[in-house]
Amino acid sequence: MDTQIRPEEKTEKVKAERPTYRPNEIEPKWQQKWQEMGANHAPDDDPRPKFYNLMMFPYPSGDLHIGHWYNFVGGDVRGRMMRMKGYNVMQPIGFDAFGLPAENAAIKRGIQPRKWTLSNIERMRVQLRTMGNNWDWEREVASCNPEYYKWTEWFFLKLYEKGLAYRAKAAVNWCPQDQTVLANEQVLADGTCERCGTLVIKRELEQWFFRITKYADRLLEHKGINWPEKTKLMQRNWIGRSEGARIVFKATAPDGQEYDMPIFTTRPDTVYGITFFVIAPEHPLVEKLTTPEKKAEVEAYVNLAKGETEIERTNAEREKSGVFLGSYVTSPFTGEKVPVWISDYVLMGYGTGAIMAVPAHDQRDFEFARKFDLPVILTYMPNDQEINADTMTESLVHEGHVVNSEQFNGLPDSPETVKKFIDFIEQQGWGKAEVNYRLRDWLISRQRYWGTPIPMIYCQNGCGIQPVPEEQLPVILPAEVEFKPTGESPLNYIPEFVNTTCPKCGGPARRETDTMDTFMCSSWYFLRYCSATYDKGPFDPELVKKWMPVDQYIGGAEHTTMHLLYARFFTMALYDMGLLNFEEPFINLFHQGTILRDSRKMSKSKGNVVAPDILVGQYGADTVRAFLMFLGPFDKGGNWNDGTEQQVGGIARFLGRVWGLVTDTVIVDTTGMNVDPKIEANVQRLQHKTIGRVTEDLEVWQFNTALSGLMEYNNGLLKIVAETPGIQASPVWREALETMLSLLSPLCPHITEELWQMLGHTTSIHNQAMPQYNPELAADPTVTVVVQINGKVRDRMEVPANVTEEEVRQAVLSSPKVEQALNGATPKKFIYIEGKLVNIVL
RNA sequence: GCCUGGGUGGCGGAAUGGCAGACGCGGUGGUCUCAAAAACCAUUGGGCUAAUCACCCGUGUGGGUUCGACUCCCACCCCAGGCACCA
Repeated sequence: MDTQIRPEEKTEKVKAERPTYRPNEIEPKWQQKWQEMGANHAPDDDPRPKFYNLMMFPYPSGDLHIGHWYNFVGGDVRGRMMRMKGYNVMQPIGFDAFGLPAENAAIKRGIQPRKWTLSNIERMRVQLRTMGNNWDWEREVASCNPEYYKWTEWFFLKLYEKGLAYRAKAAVNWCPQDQTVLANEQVLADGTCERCGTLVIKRELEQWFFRITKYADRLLEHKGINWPEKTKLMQRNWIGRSEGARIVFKATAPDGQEYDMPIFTTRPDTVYGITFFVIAPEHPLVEKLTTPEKKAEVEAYVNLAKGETEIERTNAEREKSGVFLGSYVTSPFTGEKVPVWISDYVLMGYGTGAIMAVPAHDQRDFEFARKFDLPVILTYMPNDQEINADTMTESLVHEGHVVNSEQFNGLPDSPETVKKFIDFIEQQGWGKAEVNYRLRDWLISRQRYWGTPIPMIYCQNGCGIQPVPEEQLPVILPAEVEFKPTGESPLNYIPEFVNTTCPKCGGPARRETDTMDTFMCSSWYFLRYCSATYDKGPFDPELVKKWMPVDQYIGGAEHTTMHLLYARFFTMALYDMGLLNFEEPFINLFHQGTILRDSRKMSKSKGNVVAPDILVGQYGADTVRAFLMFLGPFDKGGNWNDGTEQQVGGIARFLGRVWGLVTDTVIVDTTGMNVDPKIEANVQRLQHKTIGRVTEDLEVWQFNTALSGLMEYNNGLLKIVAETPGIQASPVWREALETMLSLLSPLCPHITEELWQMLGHTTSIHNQAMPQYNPELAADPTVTVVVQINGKVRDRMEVPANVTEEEVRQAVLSSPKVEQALNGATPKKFIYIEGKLVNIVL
């Protein structure tokens, strides 16, 4: 790429030929030099303050795409900026290497998941190096290596010891044709299997859970962390804390047997309005409460619900459906019997899987009652009007005073009233105040091969479930497996894996063949980076104390309710075990935006990735880095269209001009040239204005405007040098160029390093401090005041920066343009915003 | 459907209560060239106009607050992310 900068009308004597900008030569050169110098490594014993700059580790899907580049470049710019601010920046990289795609590849192409994954990692490692990022490769981890997953297993045992792991039944997606468990992603929108098109059903399996709900209240706190409000809000909504009461009703089965039916409600103050009960189709009492004549209808409905997704079931717009079981519940409040129905809008996973229905004051219950012609009883009445329960068209929420509720009648709708109901319920022994969460326990079992083995053993001699003794870890995942079209994990077909002995009695036993959710691997990788090769434990406690918590975490907002919640839970649990001295793993959090292609997030599994290779080959990494950061604000992402790439030319031209600006200075012989001090002041004003805005932009992650600031700076300098031959002789000019390179260096590390060396430096530009902003040098002597009349711009005036309001008023009122616009009218109001604007109201 | 964001020229975007469209792409005209490419210079929201004067319109839609609204408030429409087994 040869770049011509300006016309050849110069008067300077030229010392040498201008060197050509060849990114494909200088970029690999500097990448290698930095590696040799150890420039990317953060030493554990460095005296500077530490800064742990963490980017979410990638899944090794095969090739790095534009989305990866976008995320990692932005994170690297941040890390490099912090380095210039004087921190010992630790910026590790690794691979989240277990997961479904490796098994898909194995099934489709007959490659072993391990081999496929490791070769992907190798390829991505090479591609990652071409970005020029400040990666500390000495700390690389891959979660599929036994040295790593040994400790994932170890953490499972620790959580089990503390009573945080337990077994329970949970539904999985089951394809009856392929006889296999399917991930949600493998079930198409119409509820069929993506491989064979068969309708997928739900099947109950015994699986492992972590008790994350025990930490719900602590997770709500976000103690001492600086996270985006929207992320905290989404987590709070996801955890969904609600206060109310648990009330136990008695249901009578057709055979006369009575069963407890506990419910959770946030509105115990409406209990006198109960007209029916609804329980989930999966509720354990469904069978017992179904009368013989309703049996067929109920079974058909239960089967139908099995094929529905939770999103469908919770869709409030859907027409309500349900079946009456034939049995009744007696309300202790009124002594009356009300019917029990099943409906898919009640979920077994929330509350108790049963609700008391109060149609007058709950919209879903109201729609259900109208659909099935069930009675509606009002327990609140607005203070200013009478409402008729038979003719009302929607439920009445929080309004007025209590009615139809015996001794409670007349009370206002208020928290105190709710409290009175709860007190009464507790006195009567019918129930108690309770807090409920929407958050569910974390199901970690996967019926898959390519994951961390769950280190548990099932004794066949009667010892029950036994943990694998610590000294026997890791439970090694067999490297070679055969994928058969059956429902079980391939691990079931490896007798050497499955068959073992009971650690308690020594008798015959079987290993757990389910593996762990990959979110388990990503819940502690940030701890492993602190001492990546440590083998006496998951991490060196001293080094974790030094580096943790993470100072800056960077990753997509799509991880808000899962990974970011799991990692926090994990950290809190380890804190409680005394393994860590902090409760929150990530102090600052930033979500980069998403790069969309065809209106979807770019990802290999969606098949819409764009490869950066051609762009990088043609323009070099620095240009692609700056181009991506110039697309828009880093937290917004953007749509990648066919026209997007064409904009890269603008960045290439910009870098070419920067190259020309600096190399011109280097080759011009300035002996005996003098420079006007006024022009020097202009250069400094421009320089310090730029320092001010660009450092501020970098601070707030506005990399796009940081770049446009640098473009304007560059344009300004080019104009000055064109008008002032010989300016290169001035030390002020040289300083201005060094400012340009320093400010640009986090975005474009290679070209700035090369030019920095050309200016005669022998140390790396990346060890420089950020240029210091001097507001006095940046100050403008005059400002432009906009003159509006009734909010419309009518004139502008240039005034001294220290002008008073009275002077502005005089100047404005005597301006011919203003006089003409006023046309004799008298101003009613004169609004002056200092140094900015005047608005005359007529 | 629910939770969380977002919507500004032909395109990416700037402006967070004060000049809408910075910066860049693309377009148009020019310089250089035998020619083209590259590079450089000028110009570029729409309408009206001889005009680059003046005036009018314009930030998803409809309403509101304010001397003044892309920015704040209310309602709606559209797009994206997440919804618990993709990671």
